[in-house]
Amino acid sequence: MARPDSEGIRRKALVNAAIAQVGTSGLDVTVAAIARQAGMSPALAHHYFGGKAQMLEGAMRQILADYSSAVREGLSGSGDRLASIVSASVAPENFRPLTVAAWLVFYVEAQRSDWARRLLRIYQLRLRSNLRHALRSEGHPRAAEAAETVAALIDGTYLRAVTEPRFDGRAAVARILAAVRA
Amino acid sequence: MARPDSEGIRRKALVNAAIAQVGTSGLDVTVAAIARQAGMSPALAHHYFGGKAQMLEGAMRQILADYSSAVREGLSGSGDRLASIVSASVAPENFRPLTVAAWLVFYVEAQRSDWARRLLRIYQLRLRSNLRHALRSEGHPRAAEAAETVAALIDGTYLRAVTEPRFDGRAAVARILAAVRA
DNA sequence: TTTGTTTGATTGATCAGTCAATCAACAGCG
DNA sequence: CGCTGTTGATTGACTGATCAATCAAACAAA
Repeated sequence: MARPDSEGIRRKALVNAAIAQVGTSGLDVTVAAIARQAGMSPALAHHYFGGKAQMLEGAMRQILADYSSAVREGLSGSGDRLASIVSASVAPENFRPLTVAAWLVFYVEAQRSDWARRLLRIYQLRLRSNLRHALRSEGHPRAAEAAETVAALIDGTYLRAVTEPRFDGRAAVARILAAVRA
Repeated sequence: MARPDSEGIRRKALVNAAIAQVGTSGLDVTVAAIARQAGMSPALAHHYFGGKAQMLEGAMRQILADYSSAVREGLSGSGDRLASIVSASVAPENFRPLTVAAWLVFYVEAQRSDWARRLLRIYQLRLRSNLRHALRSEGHPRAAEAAETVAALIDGTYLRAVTEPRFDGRAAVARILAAVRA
């Protein structure tokens, strides 16, 4: 064998490249472009992932996993659960332009392919559950309704950040929190 | 000439077909599919629009125009300016699944092509301007901040409606208004 | 005839996926 | 230590399909 765990390394590189390429080129990414950015031949990319769809699915899973772990990490260290969820959502790590762009692409893809819809649904349910829990625990009346509002605000903030050249994460967090705590 | 104003009829049919096809097939629409849905040959579609990009641009312009006229119409007949803007935004006519899907696709496209970014920017600026005006006219303190909140809520509501099988427009309007008037 | 409409056929390019052929490490064996 | 077969890694070349765009020709109204 060439190197130990070559497969793991290659797959990771391909997933990262897929996220970046989807972010820049949208849905019409080519396997060749992903493979090139990951530093290998298109044939090898096909060898490790069954096909293009599986690469994209891997990319979306990675984005979801990164976001989830950021939220979980934030929750564990803070008393203000709501603020930490919102902060993690617009944190620079999850808010890189390429990542946000890839998110958007997956929203589009969710209207056609089952895997994207399923993954997106998991994200939405978990986010809402986290928000309801946070709002209830701080004694918010109508926590369920407020959770919907915050969830929509987070998604809307993502959407606007895509076209906004100047984006102030701090201000966005404050605005979102104010909408349900004012 | 074959029929009077054949060009106008053809172009209108192509734009509508483009919206529908973009909504269902995403970015990778084919000119052939658009032309088929519009009841003509692909070659004729190329004849009336310079190319695929111009068809998509026409589709986005149409969506923007429809949305604008809905908002304008709502504003003219109502005393509650804020409510009429929000209502028009999630009104069934602008909220058809295909239309929302096309919106999303254009958001993605806006990251790459100038025309999409420019059109999207116009929409965003106009929406914010309308919202600020409405909020100021009802004496809202911090109208500018509240306008940002409402704008993000509208966009976020769009985004969530895409994957939400059941969507209650009435409830969404109430929730959005409550977020800035409570 | 002239002018605009319409299409079938074609072209050139692009791309996902496949395959047979190299290449590199390692393990067993003498 | 050298020899060798095995196994996974890697790629260049190819295939089949798809698609945007073009064009010349057919067609219909004025």
